[in-house]
Amino acid sequence: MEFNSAFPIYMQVMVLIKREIVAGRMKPGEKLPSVRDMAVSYTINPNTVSRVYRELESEGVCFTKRGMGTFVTEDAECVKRLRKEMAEELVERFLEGMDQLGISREEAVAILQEEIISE
Amino acid sequence: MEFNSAFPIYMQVMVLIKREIVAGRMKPGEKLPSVRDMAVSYTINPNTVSRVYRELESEGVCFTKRGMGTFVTEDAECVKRLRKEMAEELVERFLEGMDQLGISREEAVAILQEEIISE
Amino acid sequence: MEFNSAFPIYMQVMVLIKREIVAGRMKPGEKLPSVRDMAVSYTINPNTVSRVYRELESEGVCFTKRGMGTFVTEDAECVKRLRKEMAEELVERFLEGMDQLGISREEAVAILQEEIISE
Amino acid sequence: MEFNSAFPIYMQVMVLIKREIVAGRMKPGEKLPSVRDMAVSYTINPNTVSRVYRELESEGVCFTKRGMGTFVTEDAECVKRLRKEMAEELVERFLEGMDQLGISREEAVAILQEEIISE
DNA sequence: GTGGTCTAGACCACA
DNA sequence: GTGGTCTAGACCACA
Repeated sequence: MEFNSAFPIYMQVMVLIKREIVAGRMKPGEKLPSVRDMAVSYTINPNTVSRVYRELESEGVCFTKRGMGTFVTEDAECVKRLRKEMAEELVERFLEGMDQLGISREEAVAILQEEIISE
Repeated sequence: MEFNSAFPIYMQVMVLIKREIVAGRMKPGEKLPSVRDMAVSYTINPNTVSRVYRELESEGVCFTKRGMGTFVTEDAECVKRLRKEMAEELVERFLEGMDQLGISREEAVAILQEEIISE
Repeated sequence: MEFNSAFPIYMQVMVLIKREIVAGRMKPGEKLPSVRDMAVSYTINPNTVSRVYRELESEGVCFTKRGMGTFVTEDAECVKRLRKEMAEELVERFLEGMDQLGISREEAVAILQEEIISE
Repeated sequence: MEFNSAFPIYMQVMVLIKREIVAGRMKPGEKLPSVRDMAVSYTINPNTVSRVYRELESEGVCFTKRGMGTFVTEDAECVKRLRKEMAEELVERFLEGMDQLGISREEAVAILQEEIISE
């Protein structure tokens, strides 16, 4: 696993975890690996993992039980919202890119569908 | 203008110029700014711009007339190809991102269209 | 080693290296000297050697392993093609020269064979 | 007409004139253009043309009649010798190039003949 | 140690 | 004025 040095590592790890949650590979209420394990598996500093968990908590995506660990939120609505938010960010980035190429929304959709069909 | 340190500056400038061409903001046969002017406007070294022009030429996107300057290709087909290539790269990145969220092609398209309508 | 000022040094070095490869004095997969060593042995700037390696790579004659060095292609077909290409260039230059002397293809071959026999 | 700055212009012009003679486009005894005309047609300095004529004379290829101009030698043998000499130089350069590619005399001839056939 | 990139600054050919 | 090449020297990522 390599990180893009242009963005803080903690943000990149946050995105990785959010993807796991949104994709359902991590279920609501499920326990996240310990800070220590997480640090090992990503070969990053435990302090960085702590920050990730803290930020995820402040976003409501996770919660921490003192002495028990950090868990995925049990609020299904929250996961749904997160999913929508992340998907919309991708859409935005996609449309922005197409804009920069001078490609209209309609054509962007057409190109996308064509690409999907040809797969 | 600031550059992302994760990618070589010359590549980033290449993309910027290609976008101008694909979007038609730079017409076929049009003269690009001189190496020196380009260097000033992006506050980078003229050598770096030289490399950009050389690479664009090797991709067939531009051509150089010795002592006259560097110009956008007059080959409309080439511009079309470039446009398609760059659009497909965006599509790919979009679908890959959706994949990572566990979102199917169909839903990806649906989310995209919903987003467009709501604008 | 001195270079002909009529041609860019980087091109001349490219030719020298290609000859080594075509003649089999550098084997497929063999490591080329490091950029720095090459620069010293030709008394040119490392940047110029870098350009040589980059161009050879873009021609498929060499490939680079990040942090490991630059190597002769392992593709024997590519070497064969290169050999043919370089030989044909010599033939062309030879026939062109003979043309300029008003010497026919047949006589050109005859003179060549005579020269070889007399060696 | 451009000259290769790597060699003295007078030598390059000498070769051009010798080619004319060897190819029979300038006949034995024929008058060469005046120094002045030659200088104009090649856009070089008349002094350079003078030197060319002087050197050609010292090689026996031309001769000068005071007040009349410079002429191609009338000695057919001399022209023949020149022709042979120039052809052999081409042969030598050809074989030397092939040597550098590690290509034998036999194969060099084979490649040459193949190229001729395919024309 | 390996190649890759970049800047600064120079000189060149061509127009 | 135009791009092309080259040197000197620095810093970077990867191994």
